[in-house]
Amino acid sequence: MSVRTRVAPSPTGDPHVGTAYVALFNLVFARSQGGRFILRIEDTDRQRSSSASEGTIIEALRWVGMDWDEGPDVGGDRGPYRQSERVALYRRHADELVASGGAFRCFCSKERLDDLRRRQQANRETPRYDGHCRDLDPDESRDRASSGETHVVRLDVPATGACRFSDGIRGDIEIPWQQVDMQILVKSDGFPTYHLAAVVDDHLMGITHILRGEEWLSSMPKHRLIYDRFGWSVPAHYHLPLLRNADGSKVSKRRNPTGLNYYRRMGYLPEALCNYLALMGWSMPDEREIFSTEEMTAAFDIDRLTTGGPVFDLDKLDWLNGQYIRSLAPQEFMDRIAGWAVNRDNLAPLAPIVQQRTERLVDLLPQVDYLLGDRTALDDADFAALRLGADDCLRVLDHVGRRLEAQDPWDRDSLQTAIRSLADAMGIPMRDFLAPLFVAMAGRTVALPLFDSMAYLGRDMVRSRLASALAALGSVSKKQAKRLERAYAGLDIDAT
RNA sequence: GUCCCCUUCGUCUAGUGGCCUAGGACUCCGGGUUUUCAUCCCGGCAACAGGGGUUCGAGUCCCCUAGGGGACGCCA
Repeated sequence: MSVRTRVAPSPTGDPHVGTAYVALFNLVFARSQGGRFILRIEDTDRQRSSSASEGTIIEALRWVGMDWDEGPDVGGDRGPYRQSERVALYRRHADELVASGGAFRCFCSKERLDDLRRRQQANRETPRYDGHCRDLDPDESRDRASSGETHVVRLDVPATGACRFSDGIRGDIEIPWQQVDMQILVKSDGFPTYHLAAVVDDHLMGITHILRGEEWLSSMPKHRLIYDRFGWSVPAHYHLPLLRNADGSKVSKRRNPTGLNYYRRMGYLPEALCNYLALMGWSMPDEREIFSTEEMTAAFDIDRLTTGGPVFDLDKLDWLNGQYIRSLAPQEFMDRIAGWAVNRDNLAPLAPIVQQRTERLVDLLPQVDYLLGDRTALDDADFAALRLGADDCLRVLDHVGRRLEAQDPWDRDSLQTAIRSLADAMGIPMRDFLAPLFVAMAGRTVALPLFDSMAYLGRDMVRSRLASALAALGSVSKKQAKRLERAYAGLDIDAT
């Protein structure tokens, strides 16, 4: 049987390095086996999914050099490759499961469920559905559903015993059924949850090997159960270690640049980033550290995957990127620079605002240095001359970060509206409010207009500059972070 | 809290019972080349989490402890 792997991002945000990491291993493994690699979009969360996000994720994955044989944008004979277009399929499978007794309709109210969870937590038990609706009379269940009563479909889970399964890089694992919740498979809006959709699709799409993040390990029993209930064979599973922050926690955007677009904007070469990602949890048999995806594919041995969570360390990535850049032929080097940012398209949004402020062409570079290049490193002295004190600067920077976390769309006017409303809510005059932001973005208080700058820099870059500016003002203790969070939550922001 | 996973230099890793006096790479520190800087070259610091077994022999196998991480959503 021919090998088929997939990567299945959820279009709920910006493209993430973790997605590229998992994609890389799936791609390389499939290709090394002469198999096919598939992109599937898991947009079953109707609230959070967006086609804009799907577009940027696909674009970013292409940028890092991922290339899939089947996917929403390239087609294939096992499509559609977007889960929102497969809802009828999940529905049918869910019905089948209900009919065979492998799953059941649940009519419990949110209140009952909340109450149940609270009681279990108070008793220090693992929160778990209590099976209230499981033994409902099948006829009654069917009638209530067909009369339109809102309900979900839950997976029936054995009460005793344990689920045994095997992970390709960790060996045999056993998880007691007691620990496994009667997972919702179909939400009340009729859409499936990940667990149902992924299993159904992986089966229907003929996926033979699933390489995914370790975070899914504890969901294995649910998935096993679904495969078994349908009488399907279970693909081989390999749970890749999670990328980590310097402190060992799962890599997160608050502590690390996690957006692929950050790396793109910072001028990392996609092949260097890929190479670096390959080093996270894998090594060449000959210990070579600099290699292309093709070389990796040729030498790929899945048994060389490691188990420990690798820290995503910018120092080594910088070194590796330098190796790639220096090895470029001069012509190629110039092409890369042009393809990166110094080109007409990229300068276009800047031109109007720069032109007004220009008397001689030499005035150009000093104006855009922080937009094309990195912002200078900051320390607390950079904030000392501002009207706001250090504490207020810190509040401003922190709250702007929180305010912008869900900001969409990301353009000048929307940013202005969002930030003005925040300044109003905090009772700080705009003029004073903006100063620390200028420092954070540009490294100085006199620069091109702030909102144009932020729009141009983009979400990942703004987040990263806010974070480093915050760090320059002194490290924020856990207690302080809590206080800031509370203060922000307590603000009455007029969002209009 | 419960369950599961993980544990070699600060970081990424090699190591699949003797070749390990634990190797390489990044970072850092010295030195050299260079008009400066960077590159490049040479050198140095630095690790098998702890404790028990198994074995003639353990970084490698087993158990316990500790530490770290993840999961416990009508998110994926």
